[in-house]
Formats: sequence, C-alpha cells, structure tokens
Amino acid sequence: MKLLTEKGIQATPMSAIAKAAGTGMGTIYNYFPTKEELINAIYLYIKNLEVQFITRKTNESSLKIKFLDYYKAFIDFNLQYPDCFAFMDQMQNSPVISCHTKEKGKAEFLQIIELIQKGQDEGIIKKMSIEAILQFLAGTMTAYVRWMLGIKENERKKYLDHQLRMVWDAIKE
Amino acid sequence: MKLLTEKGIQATPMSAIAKAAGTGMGTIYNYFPTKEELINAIYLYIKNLEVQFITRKTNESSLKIKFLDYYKAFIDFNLQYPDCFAFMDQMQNSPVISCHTKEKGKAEFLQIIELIQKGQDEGIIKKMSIEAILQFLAGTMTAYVRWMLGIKENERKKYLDHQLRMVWDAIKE
Amino acid sequence: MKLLTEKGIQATPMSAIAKAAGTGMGTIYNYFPTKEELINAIYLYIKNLEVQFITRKTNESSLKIKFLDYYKAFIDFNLQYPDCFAFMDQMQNSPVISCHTKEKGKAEFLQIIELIQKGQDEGIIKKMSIEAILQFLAGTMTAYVRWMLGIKENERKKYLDHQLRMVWDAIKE
Amino acid sequence: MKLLTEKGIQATPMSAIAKAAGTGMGTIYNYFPTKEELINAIYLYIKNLEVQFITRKTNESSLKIKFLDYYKAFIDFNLQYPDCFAFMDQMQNSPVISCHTKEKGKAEFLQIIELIQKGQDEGIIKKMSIEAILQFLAGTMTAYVRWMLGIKENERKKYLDHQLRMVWDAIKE
DNA sequence: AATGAATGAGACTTCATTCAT
DNA sequence: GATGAATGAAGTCTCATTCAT
Repeated sequence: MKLLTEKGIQATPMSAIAKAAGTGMGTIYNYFPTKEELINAIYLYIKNLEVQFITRKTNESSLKIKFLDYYKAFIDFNLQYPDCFAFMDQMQNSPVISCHTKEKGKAEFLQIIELIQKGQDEGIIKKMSIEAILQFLAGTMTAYVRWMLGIKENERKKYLDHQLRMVWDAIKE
Repeated sequence: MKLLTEKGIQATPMSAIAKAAGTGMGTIYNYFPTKEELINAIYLYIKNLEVQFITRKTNESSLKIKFLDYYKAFIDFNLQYPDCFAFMDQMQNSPVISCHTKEKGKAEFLQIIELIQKGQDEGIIKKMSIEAILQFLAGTMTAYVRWMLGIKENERKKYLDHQLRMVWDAIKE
Repeated sequence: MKLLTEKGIQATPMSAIAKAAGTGMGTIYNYFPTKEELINAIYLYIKNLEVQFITRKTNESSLKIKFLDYYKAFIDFNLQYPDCFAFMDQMQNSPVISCHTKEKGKAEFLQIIELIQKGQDEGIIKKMSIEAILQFLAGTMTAYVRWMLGIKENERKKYLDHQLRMVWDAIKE
Repeated sequence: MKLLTEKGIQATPMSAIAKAAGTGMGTIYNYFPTKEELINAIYLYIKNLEVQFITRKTNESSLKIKFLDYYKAFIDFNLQYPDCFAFMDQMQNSPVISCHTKEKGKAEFLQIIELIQKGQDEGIIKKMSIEAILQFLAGTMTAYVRWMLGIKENERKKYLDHQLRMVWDAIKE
C-alpha cells in the first residue's frame, strides 16, 4: 500500500512489492493472477478492515450521538491508517478497480443506512434519498481526512467539532 | 483528457495522445518536456477554465443566493465538462501532479473566500476557519458531481435542491 | 563487440546485441544497468584478457629479448582477437568510456613497467619518465596493429622485424 | 567540433550544432545533405588545415633537422588546436568516416614522404617500406599529443626532447 | 537563402509475467 | 509451495530530416 500510493501504481513494480512484502515475485503470483487483481484484493481488504473497525462499537445513546460516533469512527480509522486512506483515495477513481470490486466494497454500510433511515422515520434527519445522504457524507469525510493528513497531528483536534457540527446540521431536519 | 481518464495515465501512451490530438508525438514534446509536465499543464488549464466559468456571473442578490449560485456554477461546470471533472478527480491524488501545480491551482478562489468571510462577519455563516469550510464544500461538491455523472441526465435535477439545502444548512449559522 | 565496432555504438541497438548474444534484452539489463555500463564492462573485460595473455610467458633471457617478447605478445593478442582490438581502438577516445574505467584499465602494466625500470637501471634503456616510454610504446603498437589488420595475413610477417627494430632503437640507450 | 568530441557524435543533435554555429538547422542542410556528410566534411577540412600548417615552413638545413621540424609542426598543430585533435582522434576509427574520405585525407603527405625517401637514399634513415615508417610515426605522434593534452601546459615542454630523440633513434639508420 | 516547427522512426529502458529449479 | 532470472512487448523520449514560411 505504502509503495503503491507513494509512487503510484505504475511506478511500483511487482518486484518492489515482493521485496517490501519480504517474499518473492513468484509467490505473489501464486495467490493473485495479475497485478490488477492484487490491487483489487487490497482494496477489498481495506474495505473489510474499515467495516470491522467502524461496527465494533454499539453504544446505547441518542440517534445523533450514535450517528456522530459512526462518523468519527470512519475518520479515526482513516487517520489511524493513513496509508489505507491514501490507497483508497487514489484507487477510488482509478480504472484499475473493477466495477465488480466497487460493488462488493459498497455492500457493507447496512448499519449506517439503517440508522439514517430510522432517523428519517423519527423526523430527526432530512427526508431525502439515502443515496444522496450517503454520497454527501462520504464526500465530506474524504475531504476532511485528506485535509487533516496534510496538517500536523497536534493541530488536528480543534477542527473535529466544527466538522461534526457542519455534518450534523447538513443532514438534520 | 478523455484518453487519460478512461484508460488511466499509464495505459495511455503518448503516441495515442498525439494521434487523438491530430499531431505527432515529437510536436507534443516540443511544448511539454515530459508526459508528466503535459499532465500538469492540462491540470492547470482546467483549473483556469473552471475559475473563468465560475466567476463569470456577478449578480446582485442576497449572500445566500450568491453563495449558492457559486456552488451551482461549480457543479454546472463539472457536469457540463464531465471529462474535465473525471480528469481532475483522478489527478487530484495522483503523485503525478506536483505540489507546485497544486499550489498554483489553489490560488484562484479569492472571490468565494471573500464571500464566505463576509457571510461570517454578517453572522450568516458559521465562524470557522475558512480552510475548514472550503475543504468541506469541495468534498461535498466532488462527491455530488461524481454521483450525478453516474446516473442518467434526466434524473439529476431532482437531487440538486436537496444537495443545496444540505450544503447551506451545513455552513449557515 | 563485433556489432559495436562494425556499426558504431549508436547504430547498434541493444535489441541487436541481445539477439547476437542469444538472449533477451531484459536479461542484459539484469546485469548491466545501462548500455554505457555494458560497454565499460566489455572494455575492462578485454583489458583483463589482454593482461592475462601477455603475462603468461615468463622466459629467462636477456632484458632486450624479454621486452620484445612482451611487445610481440601485445601485438599477437590484438592480431589474434581483431574484434577486441577494433573495440578498444574505437572506445579509447569515446566519451562513453568513463575516467574510472580508464583508470582501472591502466592499473595492470606493472610487469612491463618493472622491466623497463630495470633496463634503465642497467643503462640499457633511455633514462626518461616511464610514462613517456609507455605512451610511446602504446602509440607504436596501436598504429602497427591497425595497419596490419588492414593488409592480408600472409603479408604481415615481413613487417614485424622492422617494427621491432624501430621500437627497440627508440628506447634503447 | 567541440560539441561533437565532448559529447560524442550521437549525443550531439544537429539542433545543438546549428545553435553553436549561430545558424539554423535548415541552413546546414542547405550545404550538407546529411549529418554524416557534415562530419566527413569537417574531417577533410581539418586535414587540409593540418597540411597547410605543416608545409608552411621550408627551411634549408640538414635532413634530420628538417624531418624533426616536420614532426614538431605536426605536434604543434595538434596542441594548438586540441579540438581538432580530439575530433580527428575520435573519428579515425569511426564507421561514420567513409573510406573515400579517409583516402582523400591521406593524399597530402607527399612532402614528408619525399623527405624520408631522400633520407633512405642517403643512408640516414632505415631502409624499410615507407608505409611502415609513416604508420610508426603517426602512431607515436598521436599517442604523444593525446598524452600532452592530458597534462598541464607548463609541464609539457620537458617531454618534447625525449620524444624527438626516441622518434629519430627509431627511424635513423 | 535562411529558418525552425513538425514529424515519426527508432533508441533505450522497464516490468508484468512465466517457469525451471 | 517458493523463488527470481529470463523475457520481449510496450513505454517514454530523441533527433535527423523536411518543408512551408
């Protein structure tokens, strides 16, 4: 991941990946038939990691707090694994990631979808298409993390509350 | 642009670019010393286009309407030139775009910055760091356009109002 | 070597070299990072061959005979491997051969140097700087071989004695 | 010449030659149909210069002194125009110089040939084939000049006498 | 006559993939 | 199963030459 994002996919030979992975090129090809499939596999692997990280906590509080906890968890994950973020950010629009992979990656946000729908039913969250809200949230989060990763770690904290306020104001009824 | 985004940078040889441009490879190299510099130049060219497109209109209305007009103009530009959007979206995080180019690209949002600051002074817009707001807005816009470009043109209209509502609610005091 | 000297460095693509070597281009690049380094390596390889060829024989005769035997050995080597000679002759002044390589190539004439110094001590050879004598000898030898290679093999013999006479007269006290 | 020898023929584009010559590429092609012919023309031009330089002086002294004057004149020419020397030295064995050009270049040493033959007739110079002597002399001279050009100018003087002594001893009866 | 922008053939070099070990 | 040397297709870039100005 680190190699792939630092230099770009095309500038990272399989030999370098094998070396960094402490294995031989041939071994990689025993598990992934092509470089492309390796990258798609990494993509899905990270998506999985992400979901596991985020759905870990299931506290019992108000819907708003639950929602913001999710949102914060997303951010935390990406700030904690900046290489993962950089990788995903870069692959998002790359022709290397197949549609099939993208579909698979999406199918894991059930919990948050349910939460938002519940919020809409209770009149707390704006009555819009789920897709609109999800896209909106993803956009804000990506931009926020990308920004945070560009500034020093000790300066990050102060921006979180503002971000959460904007996000909540955006979707709340 | 089209080739570069459809196939990816590395899968697009200079020979193909030259052919599509109706010129010889050598000619391109007379103007851009490397493929990388060509891509950086396209990046800046689009940024320029964008700014010109957006700052065209200077209506005399309320700050909120002015702001949303800007926001809509951004969206319009990108929906109108989907190739440009795809290109920028893909290059944004690519190691091919140099820091220097990114800096140059940024230095053109004075108008919108001034508008937001005025809104903050008037108590209309949340008192947060400009950067936080700009990053937030950029994130929402990119996600929105990317989404819109993925659905049929006649279905797009209905989502715009929702998007604008979320955006405004997010930043308004 | 043959290709490189016959056609010239630049007129000999690596693909042709690989073909002649019965291998793939990539394989060559696994051992020599650039064409230039390949050529420098060939240069040093020949220098080595040469030294081994020349220092083979250690007869026990007069200093003059020993010296002329060395000189003849040099000539023999180059006449025996005309491709080597052509290569060295052409690369000698080429900007492709690095200073470093030239230095390395030089460091192998200790035996002949010692012989000349002994001759000087015994009053048999002119008391001049070793460098002056070595350069002189190298010049005569190169010219002689180049000439010989231009004429038919059976006509060569008769010129050797004359050459040796001139060489010895030149350096003898 | 300077460009051609410093970088090598292949590394010197016509555009660079034109620039250094203060003219346009097209203009060069009006006079020399190809790069190769330009180089051959330079070769002949230098050969001509050389002959004119050497045959300038016709003193009336002993044959030995006359001969050594010629030899010194050759050396002087090359030390005075080191670029010419480097050029000729490099082109000597290059496949770029055509046989025809080489032949033309040779046809200009009549004076020195006559001098040597006279010396042979008078029993002053060894009775060998003229070609053998000419090749020998050319070899010594080239090596000497190449060596001299590699050392500081103020250190050169002291080696000349030694060189002349070796050369004369080599060919004198 | 002088020019130099345009051109594409062809150079060097990389690297995904294979396969004998 | 692991390995990495071998491979050549394909990429970037150069530059001799042309030709409209």
